[in-house]
Amino acid sequence: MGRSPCCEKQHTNKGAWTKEEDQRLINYIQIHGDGCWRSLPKAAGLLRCGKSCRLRWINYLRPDLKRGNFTAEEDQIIINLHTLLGNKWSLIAARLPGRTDNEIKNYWNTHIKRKLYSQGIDPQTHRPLANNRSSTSDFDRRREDSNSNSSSNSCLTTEVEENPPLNLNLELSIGLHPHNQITKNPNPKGDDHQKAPVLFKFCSPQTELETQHFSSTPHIFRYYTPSPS
DNA sequence: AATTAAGCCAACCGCAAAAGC
DNA sequence: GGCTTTTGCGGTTGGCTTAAT
Repeated sequence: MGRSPCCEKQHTNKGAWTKEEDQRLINYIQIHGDGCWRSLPKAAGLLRCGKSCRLRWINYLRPDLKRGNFTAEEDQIIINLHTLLGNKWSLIAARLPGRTDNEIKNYWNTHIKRKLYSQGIDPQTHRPLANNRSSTSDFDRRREDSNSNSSSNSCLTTEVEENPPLNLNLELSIGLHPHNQITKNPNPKGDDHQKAPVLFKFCSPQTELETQHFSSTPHIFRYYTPSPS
């Protein structure tokens, strides 16, 4: 009963990928496209589980990855989107071509959080901090984050409950970045970019601020409409 | 030079949703 | 309709690198 493991763990490698493994994966995907991750390792001659292959490809080997430092504009986009979406890294990544959800998540946790703290802003709620926090080490942040209720969407749920929403609503159309188009993808599944855009609707106390950001970055959001107050 | 602390990021894990049968 | 399998996401961890002492 229950789910079977995604792979036979006793026969799979773990840990860092070797150059040879990378090359095998690249070669296979260049020929066959990505997808079918379950069967890919065997077909590609890799002693890895499918999940591991998928992660390696998406986060590291994909040829359309930008890599390198985040720009100030990207910083601001991430902050704006996080204000709206919370820890929906895949959705945020979908708006940042060449960036992966993992990369953005790491960048958020290591850079942006600290930046916001230093500005007296709570990175989860995007509201001013009640008390200044002094401990910002990796360890402390991990511990505090795990101890806190860490609702990934606190700005969309908990905050709304604790702080009655203002009468400003925002609708946001999330178009998805077609990062998979780089390969001929025979996989009918997992093509997020082929789905119809998802419409998010919620209230935000910072709508006024967000509206300014949006109007200054129209290429990020296809459309937004403040609802009538 | 050695040790410790902090920063960073690739990779793993568990879960939920979607898809397939 | 229900069960199983597969995929994708978000949280977390391990280990490497760099900075500080």
